[in-house]
Amino acid sequence: MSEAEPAAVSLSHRVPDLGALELLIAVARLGSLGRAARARGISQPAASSRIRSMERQLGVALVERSPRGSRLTDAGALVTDWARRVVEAAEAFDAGAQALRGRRDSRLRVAASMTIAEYLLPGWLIALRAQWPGTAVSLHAGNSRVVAERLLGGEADLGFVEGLDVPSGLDGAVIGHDRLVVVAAPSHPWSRRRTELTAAELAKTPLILRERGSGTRQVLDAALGGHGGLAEPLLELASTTAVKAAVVSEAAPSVLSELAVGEELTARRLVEIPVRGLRLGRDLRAVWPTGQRPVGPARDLLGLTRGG
Amino acid sequence: MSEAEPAAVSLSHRVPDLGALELLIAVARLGSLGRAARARGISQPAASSRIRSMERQLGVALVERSPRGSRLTDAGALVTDWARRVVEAAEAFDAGAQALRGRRDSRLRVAASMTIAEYLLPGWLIALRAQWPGTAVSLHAGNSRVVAERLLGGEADLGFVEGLDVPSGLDGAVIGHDRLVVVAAPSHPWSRRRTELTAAELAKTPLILRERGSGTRQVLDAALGGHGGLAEPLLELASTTAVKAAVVSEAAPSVLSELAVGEELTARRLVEIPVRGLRLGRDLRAVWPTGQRPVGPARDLLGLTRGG
DNA sequence: CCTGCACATAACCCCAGCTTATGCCCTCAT
DNA sequence: ATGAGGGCATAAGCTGGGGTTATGTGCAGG
Repeated sequence: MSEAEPAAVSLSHRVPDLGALELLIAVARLGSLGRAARARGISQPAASSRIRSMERQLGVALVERSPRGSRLTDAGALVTDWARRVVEAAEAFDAGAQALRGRRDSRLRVAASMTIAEYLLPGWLIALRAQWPGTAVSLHAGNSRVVAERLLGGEADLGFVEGLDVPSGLDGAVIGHDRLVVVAAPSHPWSRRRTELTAAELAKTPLILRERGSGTRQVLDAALGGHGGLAEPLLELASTTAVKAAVVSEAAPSVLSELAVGEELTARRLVEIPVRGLRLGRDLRAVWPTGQRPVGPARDLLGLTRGG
Repeated sequence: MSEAEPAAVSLSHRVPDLGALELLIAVARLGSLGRAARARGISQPAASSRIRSMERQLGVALVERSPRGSRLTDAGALVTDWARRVVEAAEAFDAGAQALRGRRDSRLRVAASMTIAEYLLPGWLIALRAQWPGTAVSLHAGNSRVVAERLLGGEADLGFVEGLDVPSGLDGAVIGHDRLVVVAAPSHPWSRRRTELTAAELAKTPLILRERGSGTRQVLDAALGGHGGLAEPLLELASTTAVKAAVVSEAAPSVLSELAVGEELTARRLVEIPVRGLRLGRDLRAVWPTGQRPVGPARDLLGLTRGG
């Protein structure tokens, strides 16, 4: 079959939906379709048919059925592992989305910078829910100024900002660190350099970057100002994901937040290129109105982020 | 773990399905519901209604509609970022599943250890597809012995194994490194130690571990053999995901593959605890039958994994 | 041998999501 | 000013995937 490449049918037609993946994970854990069905609140035939159609869709036998129960096949174990990662991402999505809904009765109102809201908050919220179930959290994302306004206006109980200083009127505690890193594909010449890159070299190399106006772009512009300024980008893209994909395939480097490329670095899909004498770090801070140390749920969340 | 599954209606009821997430991402990129609809091969009303029902489901306005097009709201931008991560996980799932299907006409037949198949291969396959589209890959997962058998039996073109030595009859190249790391929740006392942990201390501490027989468990057992052997685990769980969750909440440490906890470490949901004088590293190797250097698609894939 | 458990099959129902057809609104060029 | 066009919404109707209940089959163990 000659799978025409442009309209390469969407993922949703080739990947089972979340319900099916959750069911598969339940089967893995419980060792029987029937028990998994009960755990997920559906009938046994529904589970049976769901798993079967998943096997048909993937073209792989996932579970070995027997009159004593069901075990995963080798392929099934692998598929289940991959499924868990999809479900984890979905859980993060859910945690974030629930917070965005911003119900009035939230016990904890958080205001956070975009980077923190995007990469870190969902994980914190999941941990918070695990540890103190029933804590309704609402989230508002915005830049440092907005975060400060909401805290001082009593519209938020706890804030998170990245940057060099704490907005006036607020107290804060450093809870982590973000750092822009120069990354390239493993096949790029820079990945094999023995000598460190210099800031000047970096400045004069056309990079793949997010479009002007993005936070990381601004930081980078400022940091390289003293080294002749940033060269004209080779490519400007709208999303970080697009940039990462382009770095892998276009064989040009980029500069991205460590938080955005952590996974790619550990999997060596991307390689970090050290740059001599360039400091592109930013502290991540929790902040609150001066004098008003967080209490209750705010204190709980703060604890999760820094090991309280 | 008693896991009392509090009927918290499944994720699939709270998270839009993949089709909807892909559509949202298309809207973000193209700036109009109609264009996004066309890009995804559905009609404009379908897209309109899909987005609308997603907004209803999440309880958040995602796009700002105007007679000139549609832009994301602030919340929409955040949701889209989270959606991208779900879709990325789904892409990895898809890439892996397609390879598992193991079509006979595959141009590249890979045999890999479980750890590599689980964490690294999907990413490589995505990159491979991006760079050389149309390379059909088939995957078989098994331990080192199985990988060697398949290579020597001509049933696989390229293998990947982890471990200290190269199986006899095979040549290999180191393509990466895996390392078991001791991890604890940020709130755990070990996270604030000023002095390094000793292997003996680690050995006598009850840990949260995967069940006996798992690969990482075996390596750990062996490494601590000289330090009095491993203490009785505090908890034995079936999946790595379950272990990670327990470490965060149960406040006991664990030892896991760096590949499994990379993301948690960069997000500081978990903290790595250095241990004095304990080497828990394993090389990751690509392998092939002695003398038969990989050519064609196998060489392409090999290049991706090590920067050829 | 019968009971219990686990999975499969069958018949039916419902609704999410798709399509086509059409209408409204705004902008821009004639 | 006006008509054309792009963009979103509404309406009506179809389809299929996923759900349910009821029932059948196969194997282990008291």
